This record gives sequence, C-alpha cells and structure tokens, in this order.
Amino acid sequence: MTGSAAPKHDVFQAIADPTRRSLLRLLGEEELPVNAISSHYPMTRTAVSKHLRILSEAGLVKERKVGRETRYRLEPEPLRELQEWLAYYERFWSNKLAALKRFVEDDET
Amino acid sequence: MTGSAAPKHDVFQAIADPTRRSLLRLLGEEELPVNAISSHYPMTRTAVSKHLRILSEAGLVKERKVGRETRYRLEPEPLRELQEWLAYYERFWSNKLAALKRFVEDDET
DNA sequence: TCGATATGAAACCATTTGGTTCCCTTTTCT
DNA sequence: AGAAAAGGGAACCAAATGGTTTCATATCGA
Repeated sequence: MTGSAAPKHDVFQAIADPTRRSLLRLLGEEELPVNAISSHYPMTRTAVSKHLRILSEAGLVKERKVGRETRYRLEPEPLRELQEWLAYYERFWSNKLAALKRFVEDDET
Repeated sequence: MTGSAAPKHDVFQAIADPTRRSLLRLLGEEELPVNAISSHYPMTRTAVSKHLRILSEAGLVKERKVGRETRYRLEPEPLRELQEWLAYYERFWSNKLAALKRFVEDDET
C-alpha cells in the first residue's frame, strides 16, 4: 500500500528554515531529548518542539520515548530526494570530471 | 565592500516552493520571457512574476531586457551551496563506493 | 500617432509560519 | 504520596507568503 509515508511536510520546505537545518546538524551528532536540544536555541522549548515536529513529518528525524523524555535523532534518508533533485542541475556547473575530483578529495574512509 | 551579493532570499527558501522549483526546471531548458513562462502555470502572470523575483533575489535566475520583454534564464551557481550543505549528510546513507557507482552510471558525456 | 503587447508596481487579502504563554499528563525522585 | 522534571497541546499573535486585481509604463507594429 501507499500508506507508509504520506509526508505532511515536504523535505524542501522542512529545510527551508535555518533553525531546522541547525537541528539536523545537531541531531546528526547524537540522539538527544527535547530539553537538551532546546537549550541550544534562543527560543522556547515549545518552539523547538514544533520545529522537531515539522522535521518529523518530513521524515527527517525519528523520535523515541525513553521514560519521560522524547529523544530525537537524524533520519537522513529523505535527503536523497533533495540530492536527486539537485543532480539534475549538476550538469550546469560541473563537468563530471570536476565533480569526481571533489568527490575523491573529500573521501576519507 | 560586501555589496556584491547580499541575497535577500535564501536559496533554501527559494526552492521550498514547488512552483519555483518548476520554474527552475523550465528555465534550465531555455531563456524565456515572462508571458511565455506564465502560460505554463495556473496562476496569474503577476504571481509568476513574483516567484521569478524571489528566484532572482536568490541568484537562481538572471533577467535580461530585450525590447519590451524580460527574459529569464537559469543561473545554477547558487545551488552549489545546497550541494555543499547536502554533502555533509552523504556519509549517513552512502558509503563512497555506492555513491561513485551512481555517479559513473549517470555519466553520459 | 494609436492601439496592442509585455511587464512591473501597488494595494489588498487569506492562509501559513514561527513564535509566545499557559495548562495538562506522564514519569521520576525522595 | 507529593513535588519536580519532561514534554505535548491549545489558544493566541505578528509577520511572511502566495495569490489576486487594478493601474502605470515602455515598446512594438500598422
């Protein structure tokens, strides 16, 4: 069935906000509960919580209840859509060789 | 001076709207005047024009006056910023080899 | 020159967005 | 048991967003 996702919020729209982009960075480092997250931001916990919900609806974070906390972590998969969208435009600025150069130079595994 | 860019609209925000993403696709194909562009959309010319302005402020399109027309074309350079932002997350879903495979398969030059 | 074409600018409007405060529920600690 | 901690929900608010209609301006063609 198609019932799995039906994301209410678009990934494009989700990352449009700088606070949410910052949240993704933060949650890429480690799973964190709401209070710990919101302590990084100059807004109320409620506001951060709403951003987290939007990210969650876009599938970009996953939440997990642990006792009285709700812990959030990055879920990068939906960013593939962005990558695919972007891939279309790569031909406009990069010939493949230049891109490959970047690619290899950036490899540290 | 810092006067060169100072983009009023963010590239992230600019691409958040589906109409604007569609416009970028269209203008990647060919340079077009406003009327020709707006004929593709179910909204008024003025609305399309405003989207074009937002794209322009984000540096994603360039305009050129030709007689009484204003012709727009894609300016993909600012999308690099998006690509760089996204690069950070690639490590989460792709090992470099898988990415390279995609990369090479997609190469048709 | 005069009408039609192409576009921008301004005023306006409804909805969405990003934020707040206040309150409720659940869980933990002593 | 009772207080404190953690977080969600609801009501509210100002500003931004995406659209409209109307008007003004510049250019083109006959």
